[in-house]
Amino acid sequence: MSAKKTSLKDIAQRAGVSMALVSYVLNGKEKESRVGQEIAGKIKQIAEELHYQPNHLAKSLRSGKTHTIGLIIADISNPFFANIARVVEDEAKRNGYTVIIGSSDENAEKSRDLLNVLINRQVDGFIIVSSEDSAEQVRDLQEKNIPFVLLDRYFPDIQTDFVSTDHYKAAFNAGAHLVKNGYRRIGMIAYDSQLFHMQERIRGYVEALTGNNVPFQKHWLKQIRISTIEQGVKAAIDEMLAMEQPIDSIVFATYSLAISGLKYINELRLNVPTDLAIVSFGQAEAFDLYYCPITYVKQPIGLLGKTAVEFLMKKLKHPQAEPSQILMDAELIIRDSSKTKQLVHT
Amino acid sequence: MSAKKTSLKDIAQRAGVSMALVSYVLNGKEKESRVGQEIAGKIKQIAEELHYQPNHLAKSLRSGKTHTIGLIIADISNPFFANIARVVEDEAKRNGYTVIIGSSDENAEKSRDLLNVLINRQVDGFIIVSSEDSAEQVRDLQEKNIPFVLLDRYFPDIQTDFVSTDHYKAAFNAGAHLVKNGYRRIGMIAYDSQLFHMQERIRGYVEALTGNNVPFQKHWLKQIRISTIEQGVKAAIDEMLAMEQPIDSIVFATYSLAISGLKYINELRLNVPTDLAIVSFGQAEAFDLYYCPITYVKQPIGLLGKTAVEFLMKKLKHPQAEPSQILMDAELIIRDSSKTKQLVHT
DNA sequence: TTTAGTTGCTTAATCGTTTAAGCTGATTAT
DNA sequence: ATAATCAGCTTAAACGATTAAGCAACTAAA
Repeated sequence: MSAKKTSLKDIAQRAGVSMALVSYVLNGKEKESRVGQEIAGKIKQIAEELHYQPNHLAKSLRSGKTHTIGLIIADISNPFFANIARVVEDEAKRNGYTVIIGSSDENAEKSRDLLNVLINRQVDGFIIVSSEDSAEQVRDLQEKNIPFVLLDRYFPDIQTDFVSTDHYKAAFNAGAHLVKNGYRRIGMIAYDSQLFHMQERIRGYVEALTGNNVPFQKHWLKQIRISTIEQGVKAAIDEMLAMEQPIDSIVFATYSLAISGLKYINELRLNVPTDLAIVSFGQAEAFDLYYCPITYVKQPIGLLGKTAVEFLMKKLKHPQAEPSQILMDAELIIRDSSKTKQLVHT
Repeated sequence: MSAKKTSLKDIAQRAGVSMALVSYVLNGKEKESRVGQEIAGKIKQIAEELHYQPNHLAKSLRSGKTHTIGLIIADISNPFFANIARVVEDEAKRNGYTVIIGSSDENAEKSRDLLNVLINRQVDGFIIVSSEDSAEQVRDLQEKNIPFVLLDRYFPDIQTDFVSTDHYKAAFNAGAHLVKNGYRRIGMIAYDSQLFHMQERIRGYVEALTGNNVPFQKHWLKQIRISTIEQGVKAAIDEMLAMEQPIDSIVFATYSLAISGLKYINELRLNVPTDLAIVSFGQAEAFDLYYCPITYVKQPIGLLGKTAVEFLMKKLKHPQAEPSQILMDAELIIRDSSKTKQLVHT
């Protein structure tokens, strides 16, 4: 049977000294606290022998710091977020922090639950990919003075720390790229969401058209309810193709939309890009393996994650500092799914 | 500025009673502890007003239970594991547990680090997807009497709780399916790993051939080092095709191998399934979107995750009980990538 | 009238740390 | 000779909860 875990007390007893001394030594405070060389050595040795491992709970209770951060993401099964999680975890570890991940599944209620659970667990701060209708939660955190950094999605009318891609610019580039390659009837399938990043992607797309002499038509933009992606996307594509002047290309505003869309496009036996050119947000193996590799917006995942952790660390050190905010550029990875339009003779 | 968090003491003071009473009431022990109706009501009300949230650290320190479980998975960027993580998280939450996820990246050292960090944090138990060379770590846990359940991968010569797919049977079915559909030169690309689940997949594949009158040839089996997937897979495929009697079909033993393999097959402009039929382990959008949808082994992710949590809960309640072990059946999802071989006239 | 039992509450130890404050004896300064 | 300084240690409170044990006042039984 396993011996009980060794505590400071055990070491103190063995060494015949008080717990205080042991604590000082094992925290490297021998100098400041004037601990004798000899006894310090002895303590260290005994700690070693007994495989002493400090109890984080007790430490945290005393210090008020858990060295734990809560990461709330919108959907762990989305490879973009899964990879963000990985980066954040690694980076946090490098800073001596542990991460507790929670997936809100794009659901404000679940997100609030997660926040509460993690606040109870005394996490030191949060990194959050906000879900719809969660502005209130963000304000709550501010009122409670709980440090946090918003990741990928932020609220323009709330002053917070955030790290995000420049969604507007990314969408603009995606749209402009299609125009440049000869497409003139460019649709977008997006979520029906008030979240700012989605609005920005839509705005970027619209302005890419209008800014390049392609008058935007309202019915080119389809906004899908997040709860019914599958049917929504099908209906949207059907409509886009049934128009008098059918769409010749689609920008998908997210990875999940693209997956649903491409499946349906396959079902319809449409050819990419001759029947329909495609550009999508998100990135994943699926895009590489598609018979015609998909042009996509590549967000700087590593940098996003690292910077979010960095900002949070800064915030933890200086809670009253001005918010740090940064918008990063996405890269448009150009593949065959959007290649220059071949004019067909009629 | 935020008022300090309210503690039992605050409530006690306001109510003019001792902390003990407050604790009894808020833990629903009013009856056993003979707390007066009146004061109980008052306490509850004050707790409400002050938005009392118990401090988990203190609770845990006292009780020795953190209601936290550590989930160590081999690779969070693999969709199979990401989904497992999601299921485990949900199921744990339903049981009142929080999950701390760590990705070992198939690396024994990282896995050991994670274990140590989480043990320090006093997690109550672990769910582990073991990585190579981590048998020692498993034995350590047993010696320390730390409850854990192995998930997806287990060690046949260590008596532990585990929840796994029947990898042998799954691979056997995959191989037999190819034989049945007319393929006779069936290759396998697997990892060069001693992990039992990989050995079982290989064994299943081999026996599917020999058991169905297709004499297995040693050079049909390629084992790739996990550190060099990309090149390894390319070389393997090259060799398979350069044989005097080239391979006509491949079983990929994991999702990552399949992704690399399919990319290369695309590069080579080979047609699936006419040039090369494919069956793979793992599941993901990529397989659905492939121009010729990929036949794959679908593991019962939801059930695996739920059962792992269930087993761990059981273990936490009855640490000395006999290990619970279960092997679940995978389902072979048959698509076009392995469809009946068309004989070509020579 | 004593005894026993019940009700409603408080006291204080405990979990494993950290750390300010205090104590002792030796050395140095005046 | 006395005071001040310093090195090297100990004491004890605190973090926020839980809970066994005990105490006082009252009721009911003998």
